[in-house]
Amino acid sequence: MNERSSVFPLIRETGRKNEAAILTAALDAFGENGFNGASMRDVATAAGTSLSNLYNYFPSKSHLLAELLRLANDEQLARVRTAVEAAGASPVARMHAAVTAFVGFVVDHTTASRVAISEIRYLSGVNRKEVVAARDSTQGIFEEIVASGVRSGDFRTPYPEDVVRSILSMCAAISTWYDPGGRLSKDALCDRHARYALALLEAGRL
Amino acid sequence: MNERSSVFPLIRETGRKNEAAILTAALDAFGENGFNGASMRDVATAAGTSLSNLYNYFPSKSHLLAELLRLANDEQLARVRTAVEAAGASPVARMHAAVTAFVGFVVDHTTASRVAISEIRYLSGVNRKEVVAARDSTQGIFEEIVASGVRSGDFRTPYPEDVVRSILSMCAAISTWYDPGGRLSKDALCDRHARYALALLEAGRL
DNA sequence: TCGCGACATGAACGAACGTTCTTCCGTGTT
DNA sequence: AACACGGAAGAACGTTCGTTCATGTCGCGA
Repeated sequence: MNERSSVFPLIRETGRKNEAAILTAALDAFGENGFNGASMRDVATAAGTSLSNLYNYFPSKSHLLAELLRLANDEQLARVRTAVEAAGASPVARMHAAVTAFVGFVVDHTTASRVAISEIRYLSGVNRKEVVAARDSTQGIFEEIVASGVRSGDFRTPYPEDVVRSILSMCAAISTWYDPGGRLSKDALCDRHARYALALLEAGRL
Repeated sequence: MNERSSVFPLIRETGRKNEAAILTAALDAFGENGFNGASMRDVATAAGTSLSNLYNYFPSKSHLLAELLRLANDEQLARVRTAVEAAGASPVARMHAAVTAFVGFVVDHTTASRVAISEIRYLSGVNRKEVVAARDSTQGIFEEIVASGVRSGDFRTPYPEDVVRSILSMCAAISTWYDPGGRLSKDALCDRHARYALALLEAGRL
């Protein structure tokens, strides 16, 4: 089961004949060579269609990138939100669930996560705002958990307003080195980073 | 004092009339638009010279990027090495010094750090190997400190082989959001991240 | 004075780029 | 039977790209 056939697939069939194939091809191309390094001809070839036909689906290369990033950030946000809601009231448990969901998405969709980090700067205007908003919502969930954990005394970090950024940076960076065939399984990675997050929050006995 | 006039400048005059200006212009251009998004014409204009003259200094656009990344990684490695050597024998003090030096470089050379992270993939062959080697050396310093701290009992992390990657990811990511006019000063950032690193290592009472 | 090498430039080359245009096919509706 | 429309493709447009070439200037050692 590769990263494009997860239980929660990032790119679904839409009813339009080639849309999913184009998005998948674009994700691979942007992940391989970067937004400016990949050409629409590359995308068309990988999608098994013609160059001009891409424009029957997406009005421009930028819109193609925007749609990919929108899908990725929305799915990641949804996963974190669902996991936290199901985790009960304890800040420690909620943080554990949030990190596990976040890292789980990164592992399931390594390429999409990498593209979302490194190519977002090539978006402009409304497209960028939407993606940033989804990312901020995800970050907001973490910040709420931290705030409640600080209030309850579970987290003793002296920098509650800043530590979330470090947690998310650390977890997002997994996409730059993760190897599906490597030493660490998905579960091990999630557990490990949950522990890292709680250590950063100075949650006491782990 | 901006990031190009640090006490340890990244780009020094070399005796060749325009070399420093070209490197500085290239760093800005690659930082602004990415390697593939910036053109040699952009670099020439910003350096105040002609397009064809660039090729009297660097044989190709790739070599230009390679030289920039080489300068950045070498300087960062030198800073960390020097700081750790001066820090005495205590693993806690050595780690504090290493993180402070690492983060100090990121803050002093935000653009170079960002470019080094996100554009290294456009290097190939020998150029890439050199840069990766310098980066691995830096990481090796951190790993040695962790190993000795685990032996001495100062660090109680159960994952000593993995936690360094998280520390460096977290610190390198500063380059993606740091604002020189923002709330956090360079010193505050260094202290904060040194504490984060020790927390990740589960160093006990901070 | 000569020649050589470093520095500099405008023009040009061939390739690749994102996008558009025109045309066509197939299918379902009126 | 006529039409509309989503899907598809080839050719082409105008632009920009990295790089090369031919040429020229300047200063310095022989």
